[in-house]
Amino acid sequence: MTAAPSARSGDSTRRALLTAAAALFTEHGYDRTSVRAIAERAGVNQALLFRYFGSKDALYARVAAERALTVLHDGPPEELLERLLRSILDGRDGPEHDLFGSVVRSAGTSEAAAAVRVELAGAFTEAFAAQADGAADRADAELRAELVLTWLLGLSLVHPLLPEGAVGRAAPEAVLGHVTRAARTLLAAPAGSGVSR
Amino acid sequence: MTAAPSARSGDSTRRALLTAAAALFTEHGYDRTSVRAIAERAGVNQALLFRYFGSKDALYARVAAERALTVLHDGPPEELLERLLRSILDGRDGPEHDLFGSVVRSAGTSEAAAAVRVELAGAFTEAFAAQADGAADRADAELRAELVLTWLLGLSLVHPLLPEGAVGRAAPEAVLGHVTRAARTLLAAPAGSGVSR
DNA sequence: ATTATCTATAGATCTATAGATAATGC
DNA sequence: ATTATCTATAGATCTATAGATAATGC
Repeated sequence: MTAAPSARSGDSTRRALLTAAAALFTEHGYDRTSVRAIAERAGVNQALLFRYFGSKDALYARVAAERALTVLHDGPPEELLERLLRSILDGRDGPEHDLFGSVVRSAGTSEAAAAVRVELAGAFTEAFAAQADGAADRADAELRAELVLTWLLGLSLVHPLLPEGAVGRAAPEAVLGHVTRAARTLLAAPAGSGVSR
Repeated sequence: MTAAPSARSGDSTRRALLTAAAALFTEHGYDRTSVRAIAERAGVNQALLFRYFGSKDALYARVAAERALTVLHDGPPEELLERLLRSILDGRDGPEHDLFGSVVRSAGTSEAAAAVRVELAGAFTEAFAAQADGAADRADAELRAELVLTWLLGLSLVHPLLPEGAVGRAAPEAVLGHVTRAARTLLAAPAGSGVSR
């Protein structure tokens, strides 16, 4: 409504590229996604990707940064875990909407991704740590929070990889129940509550 | 001692390629590892890789299959979880020895990897499921077992990716304690022990 | 006149193969 | 004579850029 798309439609081209890139990076990871494929999916000439974003790496950084924190602030923090789990398990919009999938499947690849990854991990860990008990031992609370995050990333990785696995076959509610229960126990457990043995 | 290496040393060349490939695939994943890099690390001409294994994909399959089940049967099943955790967290031999790392970082890439992945997941899930309570609901026990496996895969992914994260900074024993405690609780929990809310 | 888009291509990979060379086993 | 190794290269990518073309804003 306000700032109308400039000239011909540079803005919508930009957006088309971002959307296409988000889908392809998430589904296939950074390496297996070519700039040509992104441009084709966006219905846009391949050279424009470089005009608008400079490089494939920079485009990835934009995609990741843009999507990252929306989910984090998309609802009350107490429901964050459940929200993330549903977005991973649902899969009805296809794997291209899985938030963490993008990060996971672009692991050691994009340079810019590294920075985004660290920032993302920090934000989510903090969110979980805020719900953890153990004000006495802040470091341990963060550790337990990051372990929850780690679990979610593992799920993002495994779920589309093993569609015939136990998680794939189970009802989402069952998975959700087990994970939330275990995660809650983990977060609630104070540090020195008895060693493994 | 028995069957001596044939001709010049075709056998040790083969082995050198396998070792180099294992290290590089694990550390950088399938896509980011080139056959030239493997050959160079093995101190071997690049064409020999194709002579001995046919293709990069086939080589990956051999590597994965060969390492996969050794860890599984490397000790008593009750200690499997701890053994895996230590191999992930230790990192003193460098990331190239992390068993799961290879699988994780070669996610959607190698064709042959897909089959190996399914087999691997099945074997480990079964091993964990055997330790789970809930003979009444076999499917649920398998689900909980696969969730534990998922967590380990997530850790394999995250640990080298966030060296400055909470898990990276924490003492291995602390991580080990939290994960084993939570995993044990998860495996022990019978199916219908009360819903999340 | 400005700015989006397209064409064409450089330059650097990467996997894989064909065929020559060299070292062993007989 | 057989079999391991090496040279050279085909053919298919892939990212990125330079420069031409075409559509708008004034």
